[in-house]
Amino acid sequence: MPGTIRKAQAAETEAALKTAAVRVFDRQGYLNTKITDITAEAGRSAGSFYNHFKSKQELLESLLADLLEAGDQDVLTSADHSADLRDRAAIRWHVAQYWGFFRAHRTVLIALRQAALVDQRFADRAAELLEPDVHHFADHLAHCERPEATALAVAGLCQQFAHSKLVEEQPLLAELTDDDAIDLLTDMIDRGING
Amino acid sequence: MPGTIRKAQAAETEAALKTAAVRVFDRQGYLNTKITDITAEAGRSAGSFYNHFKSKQELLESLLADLLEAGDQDVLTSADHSADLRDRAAIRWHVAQYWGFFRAHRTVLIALRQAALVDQRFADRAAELLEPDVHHFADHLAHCERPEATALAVAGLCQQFAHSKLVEEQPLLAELTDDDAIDLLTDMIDRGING
DNA sequence: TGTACATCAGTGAACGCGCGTTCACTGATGTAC
DNA sequence: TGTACATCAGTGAACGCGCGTTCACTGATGTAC
Repeated sequence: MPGTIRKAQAAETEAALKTAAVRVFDRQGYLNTKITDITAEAGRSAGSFYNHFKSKQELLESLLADLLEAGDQDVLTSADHSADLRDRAAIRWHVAQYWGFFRAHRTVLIALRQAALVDQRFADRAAELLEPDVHHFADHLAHCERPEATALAVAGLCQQFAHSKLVEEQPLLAELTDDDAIDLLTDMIDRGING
Repeated sequence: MPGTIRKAQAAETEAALKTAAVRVFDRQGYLNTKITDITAEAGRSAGSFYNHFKSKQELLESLLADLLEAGDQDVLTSADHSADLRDRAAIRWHVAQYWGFFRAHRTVLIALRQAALVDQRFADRAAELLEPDVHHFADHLAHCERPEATALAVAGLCQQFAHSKLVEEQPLLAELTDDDAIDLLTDMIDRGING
């Protein structure tokens, strides 16, 4: 195949920049990361970056696109689930699903949150990202009053708790396994919405 | 009184810089704010800033100190409260207390969160700030299992929800009054921990 | 298949913008006598 | 009370660092004949 080596090489560099970016974001945070930190981590020159991305923001958008694709995959491969949140098992399934997603993509999710603080475009993106889940959840909550507000509170609870455990690594939660955490959230939500 | 005019003048400028900073933080966020944005808002020269603060961080620390003092005041002036969180009214009192504090000091609290992303010192400070409340709450939860983890989850729930409502101004929560929000949180917590 | 030219990914030194920070200066306030 | 000097808050132009971004260059890959 003609003209294939160059494309492969370019793709490889682009991928290297992306995985390097994730490592660096994980280590020092998105906002504290310079473009040259990324290229250094990837073992490329500074100028090379601009063959692939216009800016750090655009690289993050690219990572975000990958993440959304992965999210869709997860949903497709997962068995379809009980939609009745009056059932504790159904709640646990949702919580576990979210927990796994957060754990797998923590670095990019945090980078997105950081970017949202400084850049309105990412704030909107982050809100869009959360919205389908909240609505999906709100639909399942039709039986209780104020479903949207409750769904938002529940989503916030999960997000915040996952952040405490998986990002801040709160000493108070050191004893807690992932399953414990999921159970705790499930109990709170189950009781909180079903009484 | 000799030497009083100069001190008064300096104190006035310092106060002007602080209130200007809060206005600017509120408008464009802590991380997006330049020192000259603050001095311009205060109607002073750039150089004047350094007569009062070594850096933007130090100004924020000063605002934080004020906030903690105000928080202590609030606690002192408030009637002592029921410590038994099996009582719904006691929960509501705590939630309302937190809600009021968050509303009053939202700008500084958010600035602190933003600073924590970029500066480890502020991350530690923010954690310290939250900790007494979490412990206080955990003490009240001695009757249920994993009190610390539950307290942290509850604190996170309140913080996140207050953020959605009072900072992001989530459209989904537009219909909700403050009292509604406090009731909703109270219900979730009451059922969540008392079953 | 071989040769000559074109294109492209990658390089890294250099450029320049933005912004934090400094500093010589001004005028008002304070002090000494 | 008045005068002469010291001190201090405030000023804003200028300096310089850090870092994003560019660009002339290299060598490898692709294309044309």
